[in-house]
Amino acid sequence: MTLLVSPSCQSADAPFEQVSPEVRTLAERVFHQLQDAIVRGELAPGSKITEPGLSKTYGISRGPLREAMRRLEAHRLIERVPHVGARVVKLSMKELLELFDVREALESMAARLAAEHMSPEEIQGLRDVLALHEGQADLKRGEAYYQREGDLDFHYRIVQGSHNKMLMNLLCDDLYYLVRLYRTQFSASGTRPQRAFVEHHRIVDAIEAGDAELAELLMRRHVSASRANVADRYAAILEQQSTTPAD
Amino acid sequence: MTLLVSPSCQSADAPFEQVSPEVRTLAERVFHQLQDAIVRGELAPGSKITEPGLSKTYGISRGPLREAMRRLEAHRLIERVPHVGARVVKLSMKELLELFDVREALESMAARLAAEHMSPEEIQGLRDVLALHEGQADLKRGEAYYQREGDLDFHYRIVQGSHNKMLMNLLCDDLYYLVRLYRTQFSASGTRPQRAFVEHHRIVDAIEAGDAELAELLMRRHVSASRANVADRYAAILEQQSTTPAD
DNA sequence: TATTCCATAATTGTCGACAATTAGCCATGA
DNA sequence: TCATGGCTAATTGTCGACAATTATGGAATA
Repeated sequence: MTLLVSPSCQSADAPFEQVSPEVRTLAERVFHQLQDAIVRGELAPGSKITEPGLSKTYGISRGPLREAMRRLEAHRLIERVPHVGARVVKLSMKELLELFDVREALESMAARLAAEHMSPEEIQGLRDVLALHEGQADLKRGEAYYQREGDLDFHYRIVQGSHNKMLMNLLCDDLYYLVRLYRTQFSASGTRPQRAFVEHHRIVDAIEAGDAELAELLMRRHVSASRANVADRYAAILEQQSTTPAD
Repeated sequence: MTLLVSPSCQSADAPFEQVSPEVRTLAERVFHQLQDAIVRGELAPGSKITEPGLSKTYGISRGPLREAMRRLEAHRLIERVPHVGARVVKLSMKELLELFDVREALESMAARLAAEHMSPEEIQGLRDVLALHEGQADLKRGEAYYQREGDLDFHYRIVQGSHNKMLMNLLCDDLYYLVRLYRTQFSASGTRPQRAFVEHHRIVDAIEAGDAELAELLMRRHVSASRANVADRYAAILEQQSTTPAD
């Protein structure tokens, strides 16, 4: 099962000749493998990862493995302490809310630029994604997996439409992996899909109309609402836990 | 000569026991050395860097060196091609303007959060920095170096005042190094210092007043004006070159 | 019993050597 | 003269081994 989301916001419908963009070296391959394993929760957040262990698991020596781990560290997916070891990053709720603030800033900028620079073909692709998601949401309600990845796919295309490589790198190479990590870590189930759909449509409308200011505002509200939703759900969980302390 | 700017937006007046935050391993040390050398222009933008060469220059083996290079690659200071080699990144004007767009988004958010969360002590420290810079600007006009680093110091403190670690990491660990690289690469001389000072003061006023919206707006304009200034200067240079093609 | 100290084991950091791939160069041919 | 082919050298990718540091466990002592 391959994910729709692709590194560096490459167009999902581009014909891939090789399976993955950079698998010519062991270090690159194991980097992507580890990145995937972390994001999908196969490596538990906070768990310690040891070099001999991974070396044996992936069948490579520690040299390229350490290079891959350096990259994971720079992407904030693992945390290292010299002479001690590395652990899979564990997002706290505080850090998650921080992540939403950063997304609000960057993605609203992306929406503004997308309204200015997106081509008709790109906009059509965006609409196709929305149509696909609506159909899926109608057919299998509650099965949030596709919707969730689809949500990121929507945001991916907006960022891609900004035609700003630096934005694409920051969001697609760094932050969106943290978003996915959060979704597995907190097992975030269906998050207000119907309302999100409406917001997505309005954003696309603004982009199609070339209304940069409106697109920026709507995206800012969209991410902000998502953040508020997460914060509310978390507060509710805390409330429930304090009400029924016994498990 | 040590820089005021410090990794991860650590408080500049914090008493450093060790010279640098992470020098316990060779890979860490050479990473910071290379980072500094690139940002200061000692390694020319676009120049090829070879592992045996650096290995001999810094007196270490290729193992830790490659780990340091992986980190530099993740921070976008060098670019690697498998089996070919690595080059120091060379910012184009397009990428520089992209960088300004990202800064505008992130730093305006930082100013907003700073207005909400900055402590009186932090605000006082911010004012001290401004006073210091004004005195320097009065005394040695034209010597832009201190002003330039001082400008980043100001922005550092705003970001630090946001109390958002993710923002701090993105801006201080990644983008600000690219900003400094640009300043050496384009040998950006004094950039409208007097106007920038006024803008800085107004931003601090807004932060002190707790006016988050205003602080955000002013910072957005400040970065945007800086971007426009760079774009104008670049256009002027192009104009001049086309007028007098012969060197 | 709790605490400190030390010895052992495991993990991380570093190095040098070998294999694989690429770039450059020269010769050959049209 | 230009294109093409292969050969050589250099660089990158990978591996295993050794050194340095840290974690763990038990023994000795207050």
